[in-house]
Amino acid sequence: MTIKEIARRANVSLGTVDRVIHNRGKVSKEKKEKILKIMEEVDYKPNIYARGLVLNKSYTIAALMPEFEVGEYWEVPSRGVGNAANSLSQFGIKVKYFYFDQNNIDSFIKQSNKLIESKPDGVILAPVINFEAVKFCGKLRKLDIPFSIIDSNIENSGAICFIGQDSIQSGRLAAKLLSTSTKGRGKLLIVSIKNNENHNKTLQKRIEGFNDYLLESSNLDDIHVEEVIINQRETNWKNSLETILKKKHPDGVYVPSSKVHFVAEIIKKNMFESKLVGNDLIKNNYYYIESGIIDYVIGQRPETQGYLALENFYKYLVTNQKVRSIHNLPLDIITKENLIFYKTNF
Amino acid sequence: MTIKEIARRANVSLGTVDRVIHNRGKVSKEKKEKILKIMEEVDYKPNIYARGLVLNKSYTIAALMPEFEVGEYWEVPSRGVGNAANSLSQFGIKVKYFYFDQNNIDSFIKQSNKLIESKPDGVILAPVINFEAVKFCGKLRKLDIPFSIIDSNIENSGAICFIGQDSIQSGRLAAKLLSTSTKGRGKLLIVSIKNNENHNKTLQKRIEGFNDYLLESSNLDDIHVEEVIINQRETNWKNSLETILKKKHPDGVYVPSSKVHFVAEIIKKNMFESKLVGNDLIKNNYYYIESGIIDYVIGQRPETQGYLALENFYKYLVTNQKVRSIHNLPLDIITKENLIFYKTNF
DNA sequence: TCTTAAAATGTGTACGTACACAAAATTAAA
DNA sequence: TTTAATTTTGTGTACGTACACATTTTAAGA
Repeated sequence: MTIKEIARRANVSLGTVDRVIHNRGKVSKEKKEKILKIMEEVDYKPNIYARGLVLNKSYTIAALMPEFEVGEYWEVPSRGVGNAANSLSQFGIKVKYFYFDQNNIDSFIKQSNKLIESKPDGVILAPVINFEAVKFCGKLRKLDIPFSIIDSNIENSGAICFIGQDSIQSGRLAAKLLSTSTKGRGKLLIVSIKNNENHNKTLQKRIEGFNDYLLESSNLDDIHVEEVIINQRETNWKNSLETILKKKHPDGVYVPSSKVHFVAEIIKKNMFESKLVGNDLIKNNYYYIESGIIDYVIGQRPETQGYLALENFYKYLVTNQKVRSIHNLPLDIITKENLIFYKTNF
Repeated sequence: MTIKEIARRANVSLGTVDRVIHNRGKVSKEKKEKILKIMEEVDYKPNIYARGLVLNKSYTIAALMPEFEVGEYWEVPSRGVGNAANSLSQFGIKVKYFYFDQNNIDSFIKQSNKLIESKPDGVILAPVINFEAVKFCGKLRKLDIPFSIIDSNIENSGAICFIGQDSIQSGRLAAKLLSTSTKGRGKLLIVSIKNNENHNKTLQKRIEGFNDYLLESSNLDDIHVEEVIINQRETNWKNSLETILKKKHPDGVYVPSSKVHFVAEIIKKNMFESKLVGNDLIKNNYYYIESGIIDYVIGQRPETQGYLALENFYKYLVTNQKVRSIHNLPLDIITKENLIFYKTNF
């Protein structure tokens, strides 16, 4: 079903139908209604090939996210964006990366300014430095540049969509897995490993969910929870962590971030019997899951997050489809036995 | 970079470049080489819009899979195929379903013949009746109709791809989850619910994996496993199942199929304390997971299986891309706390 | 009624590719 | 050398849409 055929049926020219389709006005009421009715009846869908051919636009999407070392978390969403860029290149979608140091506000500001200078058609933002990210969203709104947010959300940011995870539920799930593994009793330790003073929303929410679950679940008396905070900027932080673990001798440890491998390293070295639950299947964690030192990690499909973020821009800019405004990805439970299926290219 | 531009640079006409691109011959050696060299240099990629517009082909893919009631397993892959059909319709991909009764070989034969008569451009096959499916693959090969297999594989079938799961690993994972839930000890029961005499490969492999895991894991002495087979064709099979569960009083039950809800129903009714692990997040299981009667189900993304099966045909037929020959989807661990994220439209 | 402006409608071209067909160049045969 | 056959090369059209521009119709004003 083509514009031509609709024009024929409505006894008008192509141009008139075209004006109706694009709402360009300058069409009499009666003809407009007639055309709309026919379009409805035949369920007209524009030929995307013809449309793509004639429009032949190309879009540059800028991705503003933390820089990373190989094996660290942000490598994965970044790769997801890259994969999407690859498969969408034929549709004229291009990506430009702007990496910032997540422990350095100036770096964020500098990169975000560079980004704006490059005048992208869209922005993918990882708001790990929350306060600055909020300001940046304001700038984008003023410039009328559409943007999407990945990882952790900013309320009322004006983004076309958010793609991330439900962090509270992630913490709850961790609590369930860890308490089941310790047979519903014993001493649990939450280890927060930070390398800056920033208020980390994700970490906080996960811990909140973790504690909530334990409070709500029945046999509270048998379980004791304690939290320790490790600052990676301190020299010898690894040693202090080791000392703490030796002293506390917990039955289960929860690390509410991808940095669980640091704890796994210590557990392995000292041959502790502790059960261990953390987040994210990154390269640094892989071996420890495989060997059973990390019992479970909770994954949130970071690669898919990156992929969807770009794909959504394709939908939004190229095909003019509506995009889901919030997309919480599944919390995958990853353990020795299903590890292999979640492995992507490290 | 267009054909026109290549033609200009090579000092030939569009037609000559076209012949080189499509290997239609009738081009002198020197010109051919010159054109190929230029194409290489500029990394020519055809404009998919223009190509799609001019080709404007449409492909009909036939899906041969078991019929189902609402809430049963095969509803989900079927919906996945439908979703893909929806988003690929603009690329000229259409689907025609042929449903058969998986307990009736004649039904399979009848439907497969109807399918062949419809002369599809590709076939998606669910080989639940293994022996007949093998014969059917032979027919498709002779007719040169490309086909893909979902759910369980047929070795050397000639399919362009297989999309399914690793059933042995699924069983192993179930064993881990169930034994962890029963604190590593007690009496475990495997309940196989069948409604035909067919040799069900998937079921068998899952049980194999389940037993293997328990044999390999350390504290074997504390765990005892038994298997019971329930035939749904017997009248009062539900009552017999209930009687068995009452008599055996297992600490954990593994149902290596989506029919775990039948056991859940009995456990709920009798308020047993049994831990329960099964397969597949289908509608019939949802409530029991939500209320914690089923502790874990292992999902294998059946909707994605269906989706990928069709999408692969798009890649194969429309874009001429290579497709992965084996695609084992992740074994998702689904439990009360992450249930919501795996829920699709029931 | 005539003129003019505004609104409505129609027409033509471009996008890049595939393919049928026409034309030119080359080779073979007489 | 001329003619025919064959190979090589070039041209034209279609695909369905978007958009600029041309033309026609209608309404408003004198």
